[in-house]
Amino acid sequence: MKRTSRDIRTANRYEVLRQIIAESPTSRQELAAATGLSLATVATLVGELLDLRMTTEVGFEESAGGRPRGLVAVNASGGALIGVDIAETYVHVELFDLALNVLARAEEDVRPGESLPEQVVGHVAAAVGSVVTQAGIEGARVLGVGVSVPGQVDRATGISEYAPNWDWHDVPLVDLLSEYIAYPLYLDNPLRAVAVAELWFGAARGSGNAVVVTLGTGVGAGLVLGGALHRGVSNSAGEWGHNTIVLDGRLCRCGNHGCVETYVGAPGIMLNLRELSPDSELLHPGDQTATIAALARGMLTQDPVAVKVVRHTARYLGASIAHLVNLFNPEVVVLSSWVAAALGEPLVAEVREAVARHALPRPMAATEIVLSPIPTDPACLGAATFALEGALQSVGQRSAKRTTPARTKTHNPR
Amino acid sequence: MKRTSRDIRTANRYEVLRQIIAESPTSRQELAAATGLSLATVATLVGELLDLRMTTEVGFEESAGGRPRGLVAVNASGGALIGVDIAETYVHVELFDLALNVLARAEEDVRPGESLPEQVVGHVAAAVGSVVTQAGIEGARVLGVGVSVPGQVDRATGISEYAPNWDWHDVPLVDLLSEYIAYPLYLDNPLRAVAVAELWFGAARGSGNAVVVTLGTGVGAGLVLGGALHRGVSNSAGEWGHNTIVLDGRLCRCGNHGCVETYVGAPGIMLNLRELSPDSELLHPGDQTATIAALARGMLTQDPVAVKVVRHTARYLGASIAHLVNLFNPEVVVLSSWVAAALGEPLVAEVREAVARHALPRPMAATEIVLSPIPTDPACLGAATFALEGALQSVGQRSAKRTTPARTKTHNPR
DNA sequence: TGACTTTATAAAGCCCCTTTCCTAACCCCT
DNA sequence: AGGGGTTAGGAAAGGGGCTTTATAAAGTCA
Repeated sequence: MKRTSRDIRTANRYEVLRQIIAESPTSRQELAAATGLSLATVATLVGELLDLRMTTEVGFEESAGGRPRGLVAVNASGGALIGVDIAETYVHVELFDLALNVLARAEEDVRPGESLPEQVVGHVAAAVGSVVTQAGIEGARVLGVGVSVPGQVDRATGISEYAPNWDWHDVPLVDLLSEYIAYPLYLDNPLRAVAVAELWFGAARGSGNAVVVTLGTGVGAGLVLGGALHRGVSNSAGEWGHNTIVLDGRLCRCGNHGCVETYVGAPGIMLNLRELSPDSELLHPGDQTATIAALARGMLTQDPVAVKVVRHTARYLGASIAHLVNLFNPEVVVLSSWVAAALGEPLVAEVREAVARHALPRPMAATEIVLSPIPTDPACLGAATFALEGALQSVGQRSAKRTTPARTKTHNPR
Repeated sequence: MKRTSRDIRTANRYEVLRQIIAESPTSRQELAAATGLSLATVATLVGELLDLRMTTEVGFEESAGGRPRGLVAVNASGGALIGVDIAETYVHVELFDLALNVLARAEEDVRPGESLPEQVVGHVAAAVGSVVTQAGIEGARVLGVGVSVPGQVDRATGISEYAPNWDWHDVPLVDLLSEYIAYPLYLDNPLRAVAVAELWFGAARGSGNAVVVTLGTGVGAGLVLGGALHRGVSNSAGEWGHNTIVLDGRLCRCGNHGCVETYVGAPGIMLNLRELSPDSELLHPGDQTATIAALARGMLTQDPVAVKVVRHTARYLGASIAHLVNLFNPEVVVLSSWVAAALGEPLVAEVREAVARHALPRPMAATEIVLSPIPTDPACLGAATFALEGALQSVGQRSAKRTTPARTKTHNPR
């Protein structure tokens, strides 16, 4: 709510680092042009990042008659970030370098009935330990661990207030994890993690207004408004998956009827398939991944059943995404997460058409609907990005120490 | 997109003036407490407003042992604001003093078939002329004229890009109006006007996140996010009325089927009534106002038909407002405009229940659903508020004159 | 080698906000 | 009536941010 000039600095720091990561190496000139900041500001921000060892100078660009431009690049080995994606059936952990390349992965299955907080925390701790050893990173280099857990979370206290899939209530997840993990921890939910991933590294980069639609087992929307994530008053904005799209429609696990999720989430798509073609061989009962994969293959071969199911699904999806277009008037709608990735362009093409049928022409004309370009698990990447943001955040608040008076003069004289 | 420290100043200026208008007279101390700003900042901002003659000092508060607090109040006669609400069948103009009291009104009917831009402009010009003479205001005191016109507008150029009700396309409304009106003109659409009215003077005051639902002949939602209006990338955010709530539902004037508007806009409510009780005497065919008024009276007497119709309407409204609650996670949802005002608390009570049935419990718990406290035409008030914002805006940009070197020392020495 | 060009840093200036200090204004008590 | 004590409000200083301007650095080209 209360804005201060510090927020501007933080936003600019983010923007510059984002740009460097996206286009590495790059020059200060390019950064200034891309961000709209003055050269001087860019220079000081780059200087900060150099001091933090997040970037390095990597030679010069040959010039045409003047002093050559110094090039800066992400210092990939300047630190490591860990992203944890806790989902209903698995815990997925990835360790990234500062260029956000995956250095190591680990996955643990969460079997039904083994979903007590302590058990899940155990999985996370094991997987985090595993990626650190795999990567051979010395512990001190890990800048932070971002954790994505479904449901409603309180970021400040690190509490998972409510996780519908496991019926968790007010689980102090960060406290539990900190018994095993010594790095700074950042907690949020997958919707926002995916949105942040798209904002930093994906299709929403540079957009002031974007909507990131997560299509997985559950569905939701991450909202980027004014260049930053919109969280709402109690950090639960974006619960698009539980909007009613069919009055008195299918029963949803949330208890309501006709939620978007029940038609376009992976189980919903399976149900669409079953309703349209009860004994199709595309259906793998009890296996969402296989069924979606079968549909994806079917789309490539123009299998009539697959086409019919995707079109049917796109109809609901189109109407629901049209809601987002009408309401937010975004520059871009990004389709992300594994169902979107699996069904790919064929789905997007159908969705574009369906949205155009339902949205108003004016906002529709201003909106692009695209597939996420992120190849890996976006929730992991986004969770790691929370850790990155956290590491950058703490730059601003220089410790108000007064005991060391010589600290402002850190650069070497001569 | 690009934030500067100036924006902070502007936002603070708005906030302080809002507070003064809301609670006039008030002291600097109270203002500081209410806004969270320091005393010094409040003092300088109040000083600016005093210089602008928008506020005046009005005596002192008796103190208990110290220097008495100086009281400042809106200088009601320090200027006048004009709000123009152009609707499908009428042009409504109100002239306000700076305390936003209505000093004069004028209304012109727009008959079907007389909706050419020139004709509408004529009505506006006549009505604006009328309120100025009625109020006996000398012209120089009018700080600006805000104009609300349905559909999509480009504020910067003052063009009505598309008005669905009259099939206007790219009408240069501000240019046309400036032939008749010499005051600064500000153009936007009723959704945003109503939202700004609620933000400044209504139920959304002080909320970082609020949704203002406009229920009239057309319906829509004004979005207040982060304490400011969300406009979207092409200034067409908030078109909630054309979200599909029933797939293949009623035909909407926008060409689609099943839009929210077709169930909860005034014509939609009439249709609900006709469907539920075809020959109820509540129905006044062809007269929305009379029918809604009859329903309102029916609600007071617990007329079973009226109750049934309102409950039926609230069902659609509840599901649609639940979308907003789930997506935005706002502090407050404000029901505004004439249908909401007419049906009043009975409607709100039904809506609260219906929303609670459809929204997720967590965001729902954080959200209050209230009726707009604004007694007059909120679009007029909001339009006038645009003019007020415009007048305040121009304070910041001090003319970059260099010819008068002594300009920084404006205050009298002594 | 000198002139010109381009980059990067340093300095100065402006805009914000806050904190601190000091004067103004009032009450109350002696 | 005249000092304390207390509170309000303004002025100045300070800190953070961004930009413009000046200066130093590092090339190319004649």
